[in-house]
Amino acid sequence: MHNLKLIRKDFEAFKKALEKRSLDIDLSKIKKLDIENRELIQKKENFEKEKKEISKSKDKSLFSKSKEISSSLEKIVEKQKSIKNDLEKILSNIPNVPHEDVPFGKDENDNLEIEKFGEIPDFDFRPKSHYELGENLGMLDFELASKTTGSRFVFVKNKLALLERAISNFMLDIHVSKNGYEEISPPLLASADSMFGTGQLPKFENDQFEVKLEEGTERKFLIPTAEVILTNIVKDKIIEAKVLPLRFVASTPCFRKEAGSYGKDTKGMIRQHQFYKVEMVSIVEQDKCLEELERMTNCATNILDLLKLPYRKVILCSGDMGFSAEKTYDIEVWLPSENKYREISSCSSCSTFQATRMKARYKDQKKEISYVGTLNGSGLAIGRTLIAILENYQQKDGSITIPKVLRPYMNNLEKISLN
RNA sequence: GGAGAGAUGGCUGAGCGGUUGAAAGCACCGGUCUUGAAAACCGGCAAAGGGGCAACUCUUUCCUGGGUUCGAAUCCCAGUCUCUCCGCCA
Repeated sequence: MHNLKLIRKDFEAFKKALEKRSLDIDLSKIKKLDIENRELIQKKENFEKEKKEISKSKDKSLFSKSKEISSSLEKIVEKQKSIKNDLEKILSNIPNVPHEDVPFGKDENDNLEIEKFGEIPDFDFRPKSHYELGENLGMLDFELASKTTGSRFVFVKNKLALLERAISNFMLDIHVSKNGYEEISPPLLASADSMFGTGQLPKFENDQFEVKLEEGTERKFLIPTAEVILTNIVKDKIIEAKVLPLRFVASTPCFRKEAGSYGKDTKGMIRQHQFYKVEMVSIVEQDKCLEELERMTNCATNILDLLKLPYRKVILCSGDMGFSAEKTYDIEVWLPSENKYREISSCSSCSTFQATRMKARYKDQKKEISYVGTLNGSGLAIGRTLIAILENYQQKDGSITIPKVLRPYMNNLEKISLN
């Protein structure tokens, strides 16, 4: 959410910043509502002051006048509320403004590759896709999932289930012991309020799974990413600057409707309604966002280095960034069967955008209160890491060599094969 | 599912119709003392919004939304959330 006070100072600058998002927001409407709102606030406050004075005076002869004021006040308050409401509705649907580092672009084709890392494996046979490999091993079962549940789900079985668990534990261990993140095992449901805080609501309600609880109670949603829960840890808080930065990591299932991606990645487990992901979240002083973004991105790529998987780092263009982000790096891992890089992590700085929505603030050394900066990044998507390992570590006979760093997590198993 | 209790500032916790934005304590900041620190003592310390170049000033806020009243943290109604006990259950 944008701070109206700042927008007010320079409408044109705000408009320009949003144009980078290829959005044409009707700022004149905001401007008009803002002015009306403030006029009504002033009127309201004058009446309130008058009332207050009467009640303080305890002068009975003025009591009837106070009643009169009350009735005119009522109308003003009602109008002011509705205008404020309209204003907030508009503001809550406007995405974050891209940072100046972010290249202008329309969609994913305009993203910029920054650097490539690792060695692309050179197979002397046609590399199979992860689903061929997994199904041949009898350890990925999509048919079974559609029987028990529906499309876009999968059963991971046997040694691949162990591998999946190993990946999760390995990543968590690194982030906790080397990167200074606090491990959290959070709720997998989030309140509507939390979903608003991180920007999933109101605009992206269609992508979310809502869970029916008791009639009349607060709405709850399955988390599309642990970012929602981890970031909302600081919701409605005023934090002492000295405890910042806060860094949290969690490995959780994520749930997404993937509405609007019909026909996209229908085969295999690239795009599922449910997947595991290790998520990092940082809460920082607002001017530390960008340096924390570099740090966080390095935490993510470090995992790929350790797994010896080839990848590239990409900076997203203005048109491809998520709603809450000011700057995003995607990490893409090499998938031999597709002969291209695919997203395995996305690290974003959300500046104070989410903090404003959440009312997450901190008190700095000068005792001034300002909004925190929030960042989130996958470290990494577990399902996609599994895919990448299957494809990059596959052998001619369809077996999978296990990356060395994962073996301690798998009873020192070196290879997954049919026998 | 049954029966109760509660929701107050960064935290703990008083107040239960009229300068109460709210006692007290903790935490925090500044000062005195000290070689330094601690202790002790003194002082300061809520947020949001509006107006003003500024000093400053005004309004709102004691879970949320209604109501009663000239006046509500305090009374009434509705809702949400939390906790305790019993039952059921991983």
